[in-house]
Amino acid sequence: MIQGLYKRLEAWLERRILEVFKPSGALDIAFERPKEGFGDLATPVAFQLARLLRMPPIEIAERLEAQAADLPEGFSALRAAPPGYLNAEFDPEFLKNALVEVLEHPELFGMFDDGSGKRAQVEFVSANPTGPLTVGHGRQAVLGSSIANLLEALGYEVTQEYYYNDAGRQMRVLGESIRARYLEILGEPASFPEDGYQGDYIREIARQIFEHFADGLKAEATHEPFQKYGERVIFEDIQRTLQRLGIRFDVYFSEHTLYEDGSIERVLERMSALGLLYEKDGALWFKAQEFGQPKDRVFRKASGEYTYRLPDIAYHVQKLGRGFDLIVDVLGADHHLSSQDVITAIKVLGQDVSRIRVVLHQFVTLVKGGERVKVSTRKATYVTLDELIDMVGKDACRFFFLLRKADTHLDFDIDLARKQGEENPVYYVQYAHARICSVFEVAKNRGVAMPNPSIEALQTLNEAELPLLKAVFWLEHTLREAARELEPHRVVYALMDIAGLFHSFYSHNRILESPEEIRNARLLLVQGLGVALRRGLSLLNVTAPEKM
RNA sequence: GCGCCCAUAGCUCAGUUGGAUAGAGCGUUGGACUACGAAUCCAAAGGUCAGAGGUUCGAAUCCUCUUGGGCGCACCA
Repeated sequence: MIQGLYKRLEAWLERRILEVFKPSGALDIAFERPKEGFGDLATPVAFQLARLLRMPPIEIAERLEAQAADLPEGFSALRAAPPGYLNAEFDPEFLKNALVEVLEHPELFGMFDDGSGKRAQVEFVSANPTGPLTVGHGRQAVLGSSIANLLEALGYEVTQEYYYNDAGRQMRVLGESIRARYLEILGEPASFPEDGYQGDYIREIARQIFEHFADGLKAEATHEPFQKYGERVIFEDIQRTLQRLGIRFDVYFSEHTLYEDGSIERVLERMSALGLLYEKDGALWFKAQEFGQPKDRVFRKASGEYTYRLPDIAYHVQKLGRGFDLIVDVLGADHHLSSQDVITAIKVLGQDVSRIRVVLHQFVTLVKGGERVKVSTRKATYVTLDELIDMVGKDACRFFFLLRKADTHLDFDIDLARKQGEENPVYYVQYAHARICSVFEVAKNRGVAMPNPSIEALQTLNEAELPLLKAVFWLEHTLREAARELEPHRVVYALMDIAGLFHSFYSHNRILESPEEIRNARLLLVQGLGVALRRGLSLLNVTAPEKM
């Protein structure tokens, strides 16, 4: 709705600018949300023209303002402001009409058509089943699933996918670790692998195996049955944890299948045919340096095993082959370099890498009692994602992970997330929604009839309420921007903004205890806010409670 | 040593792709419930946007350097 408005003004400006100034060179008209008192929408286009035309920006802006007699529908004013802004105001009648549309079709709020008819794939988490998910995985899980939701809102048909390695060295180490613990239980001599997994969950799995099979696997010389058992148990645990965050994958893609269907061999052959590989020290290397990468990379070890990079490349080739218009890789910052290797390789293979977008996220630090909790590695000391959810709950967990843009380190304050109070931003937003529901509850109990949405019923909306109405459409605009930029944190900030506006309005204005006309208009407005809040929260997969 | 990410209020962070007087939340201080939910609201204080140069009408934003942090730089994933 509102983005239609933006486009309309953009087209109008472009036409006027061409008529009046006849500039040479492309126009790129940007819009921003101006400061208080400068209207609803601002464009700095006159600044850009100033360079081209060698005229003071304010003069350009004023000459465009002079054209404002026939503004497109939806706008009521266009003004030049020093040092050269053009500020536009929305036509209140138009906004009221837009609200009526939202109330008549709430299911269409925040739905766009940028991606309609297109297919997107979002790959995230992709943790190997060697242990419980960490809070780092949690950030990625929440980020990835929110991005998937946003892309769906853009109209894409989205596949959420989890890629896991069930073939490599790490899984072997897992099996060996479990086997060693199992033999320990039996009192047999066992050598625990040097780089084995030391968490208590390994002992727990060994104990389960002992309960099922007693000493039946004592003579088992290989790690394989232990690996299989462990993989299954750990994977179930991972899925259970993800489910607690409301995440369900459409596809779990096993690396193993890339070996089975020959994808890996094919990639190897093609790269070899293109002369991109060479042998050294018994290993097979990719000439990554020739393509701007810092180092050449081993694809096949001297042992004959492939390194993870080769299957990764095969996987991406496979994904591109599935015909997705957009492929999003959500990765931790530690995968940055290997991701670049993969992209480099598939580009060299002649694939269209413009369809791939990589979202890197920085790490998470847990903070408790004002102190940082170590989140590290294989030792038994870290806090698992499951334990974090135990402590703060699903909603706070998701909301806090989205509170920062992916690029910045995230300090997750456990104490703050647990607080059921004013300091906690999750409750701030949820409370706004619960309050709105509460108004309708009270209205119902008092026998106040809900008015039908109509432009007449909204006539009394004025300076007190119009900012709220604009915020509804600003949220919608933000949803689209967040989706296009793959930045869910923008939604969080827009939600906090709209919740703040509502709380302030609520404590300064009566809704039910107003004259009927004002009451009805406010009820409809607040209903619209409810639609907006629900939509925003649901895209983040955070619940919008009716009572708290 | 090299590459990537980052440095904004006491703390944690936004900042709409280079624009108006740099904004929130928390914390601090002081106010507001005889009310549709005080899990809220109102107000105040708080800044050399790490530092130094550069690019231009204009820089938190782009370029270079310096300082300080995170992550990488495996024949692990």
